[in-house]
Amino acid sequence: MVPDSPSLDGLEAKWGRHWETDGVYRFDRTATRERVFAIDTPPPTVSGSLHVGHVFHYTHADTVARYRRMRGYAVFYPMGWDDNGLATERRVQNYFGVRCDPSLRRHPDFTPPATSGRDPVPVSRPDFVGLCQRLTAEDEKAFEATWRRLGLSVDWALQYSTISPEARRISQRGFLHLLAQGHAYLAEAPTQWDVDLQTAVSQAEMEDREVRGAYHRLRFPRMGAEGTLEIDTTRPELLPACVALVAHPDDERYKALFGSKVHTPLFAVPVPVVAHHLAEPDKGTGIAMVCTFGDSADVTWWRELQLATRTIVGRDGRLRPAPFGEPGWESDDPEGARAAYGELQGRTSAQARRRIVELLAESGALVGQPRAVTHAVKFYERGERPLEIVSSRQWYVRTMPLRPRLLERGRQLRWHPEFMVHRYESWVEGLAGDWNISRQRFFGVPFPLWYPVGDDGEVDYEHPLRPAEDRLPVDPSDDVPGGYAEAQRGRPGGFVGEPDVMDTWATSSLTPQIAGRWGDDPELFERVFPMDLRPQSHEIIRTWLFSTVVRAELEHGTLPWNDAVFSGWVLDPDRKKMSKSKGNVVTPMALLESHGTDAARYWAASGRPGVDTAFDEGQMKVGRRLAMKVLNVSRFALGRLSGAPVPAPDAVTAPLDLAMLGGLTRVVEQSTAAYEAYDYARALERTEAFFWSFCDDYVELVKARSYEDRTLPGPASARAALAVALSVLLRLLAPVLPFVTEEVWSWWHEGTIHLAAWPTAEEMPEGVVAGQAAVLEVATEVLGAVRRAKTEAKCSMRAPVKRLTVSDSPERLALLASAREDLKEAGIVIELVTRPGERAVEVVLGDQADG
RNA sequence: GGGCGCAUGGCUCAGUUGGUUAGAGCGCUGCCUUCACACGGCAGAGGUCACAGGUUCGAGUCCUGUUGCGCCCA
Repeated sequence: MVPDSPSLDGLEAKWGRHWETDGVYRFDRTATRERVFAIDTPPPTVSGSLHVGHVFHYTHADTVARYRRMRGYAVFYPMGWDDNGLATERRVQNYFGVRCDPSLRRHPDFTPPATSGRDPVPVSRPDFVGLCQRLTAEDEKAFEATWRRLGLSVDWALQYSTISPEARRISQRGFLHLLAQGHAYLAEAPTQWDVDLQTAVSQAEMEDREVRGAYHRLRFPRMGAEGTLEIDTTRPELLPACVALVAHPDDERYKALFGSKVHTPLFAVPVPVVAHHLAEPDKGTGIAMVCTFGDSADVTWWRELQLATRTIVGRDGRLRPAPFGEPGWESDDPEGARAAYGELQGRTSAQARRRIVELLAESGALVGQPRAVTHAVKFYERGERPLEIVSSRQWYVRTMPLRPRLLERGRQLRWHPEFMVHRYESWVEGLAGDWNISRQRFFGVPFPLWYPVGDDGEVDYEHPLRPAEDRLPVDPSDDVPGGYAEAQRGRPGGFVGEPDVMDTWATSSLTPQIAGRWGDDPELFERVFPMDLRPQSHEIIRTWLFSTVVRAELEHGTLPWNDAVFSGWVLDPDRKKMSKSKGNVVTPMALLESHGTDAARYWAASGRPGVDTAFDEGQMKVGRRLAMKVLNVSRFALGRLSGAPVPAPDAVTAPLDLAMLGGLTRVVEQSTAAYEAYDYARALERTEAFFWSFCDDYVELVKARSYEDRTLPGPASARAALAVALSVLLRLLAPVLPFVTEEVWSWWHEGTIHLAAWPTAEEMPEGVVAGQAAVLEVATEVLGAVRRAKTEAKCSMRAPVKRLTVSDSPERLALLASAREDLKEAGIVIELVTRPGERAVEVVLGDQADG
């Protein structure tokens, strides 16, 4: 049973196969809700690259899953793939040489272009989505292979992908419910827009970037009065879109001017001077130009002060035609305005800025020279040019009125570590508007809607046509609303399909519902929802965690889970977040192969929840050493147990053995408490510390006795204690080191360790008291002194000790007396003398013959 | 600007109700081939716990402030 030279090599493949064949991690869907532990696994973006951070994060959740399973829970541990979104679109475009054109119809027998030529081939959305699915299926295989190698104890029968028909159906069902209950609405409104990717972007997807710009001071002539007003702007090209000047209501410099009008330079458009508390008196000249739209402050002013709308930036980021002199574009010099605008129209924002600065300088409206500044500008997190604000028709989810409720839910959720709740709260409190869930993209879940087209050809957006729920999922660019025929698409009296897809978070926010097959499998869903645990990394609190809480609240009126545990980042040795662009990424598979999975998991599991951790191959070497030690000490202990029946636990009677188990019992208690608090790292640390001392001290102390005549009580006690300790230690280590513990378990047990019961104090032999380990501690101290003496004398540890003299308190000497023979054997001590007194150990080396 | 976190030997980190002499691993140095383990074992050196105050019989731990680093939000 016990191999002669145990090895870690090949354990991953061997046990991975066994676990799959035996269905060790299969979810028991007959379990009642109290017995279920459900995990809302993060679905990785399959088009992104696998990196070391994945190993780190997913190991954390897996240790918790394994602990819960050993506690007797039916663990619902699914794996999902997030394949929606831009990353996939880009890969598909490049890989197949295509681009999506939603106006095209599905090709009856579509095949992708044989070669990816220079000019992308336009394809319909259904065909494009087909290609996305084909490519992501490949990506999913790579992820699954890595996860299996990592030993994740997921139930692979519970796989889902966010673009699968099932996920699309649930996502669309969720949207139809939002619509029916009034939580979703359609609005034409200023929208953050990426001009390159041609899509709207939500607040959660935006980030600030510091960019170089310049303040330009512009002079506005007053109307009906002498003098000018001067404003500073970083975006002079928006001057044609200026609709007002705004200053703080208490600003003495401008108080008298509120209600008056000025002319915009170059365009001579009359605009009012208005007051608003968001104007910052100490910024620039204290008075600002309001344009439609330069930034989110402009949107606020425009909305709250009910200003005019003069939009000049098109969706392509270029200045579009502006009919100065016509209604809405009144000018007191229409010809001059048109001439000036003619210089700008068709240019990008950056080009137009350069040109208008020249025009302003020539006209004398530019005061002084532009002053360089560095300022924060909003970008789409995946984008390359600053976001523009354009007016467009988008679907929104009403989150603003929900904020107090969301804050309350945040307080109900248990956060690990607790301080992560602040990220959530500052996000909810800082929400600037409702959640825009429309994306003008192609690969995603389509809105399940069509709109009627009137006999006059006008689309009626007020009365969307919805499919019956049993038709879901639908693609409105391919499917036809009830009561209509395909021939009526786009015709007067017919219909049009909603062309947009949903934000990826609109689907990812439903991972508990998708994994639990909400609406499709009620018996399953009621067993797993609300779930127990959401493991994730902290940078997506504002997106994934937030949106999941929103959806669970709106659909079910509950939190989606009870606990959320956060992983930190993996930092490179320079304390920077590891990233592909920095070229410091190690691929997970290479890592797992070079160090072994258990070793890599050991490193991951020593990273505490929420704490960033340095990528440290040294720690993996330590993990490998630990795994080797597990093999070897098990080989020793099981060697002592072979050849005769293993004594029952109650054979443990020797004080030293009871003390060792007393220390172990404390470790069991601490480790259990740590796992209950999702602190896998603390559990590991406690277990590991005990394990090394068990190997180095206890095993050395009982080694000789364990060899003696098995019929005597002393040797039987040692062997029984070794059996109990090994069994408990293996089970304590199993969540972190699933492969080596399973290998050793198989040497002497039927069945898998991963379904064995988690160790408890109750299973300890009679006479064991948690934490009562003084006998072992005293014996270990004296043994240490003996070893020190031998090391200082540069002797082998096998060198005999002629006489060992121990002075100590009577109490400690009494403890030592009960381990006297073990100590003499372990230290090769010929004569052991004890006497009361100050604590001291004297070691005289040399055998009797020398003396 | 608001908030959160971190600061302990060369490195990575423990230190959970304040309590003997601040721990571990890596690295470094030395010793030992020992019959579970050289993919090893044993031992040693190395820290005024970022700084300044305060509370206390007692502070790495609690409070206030300062500095530095990181992150979140605006």
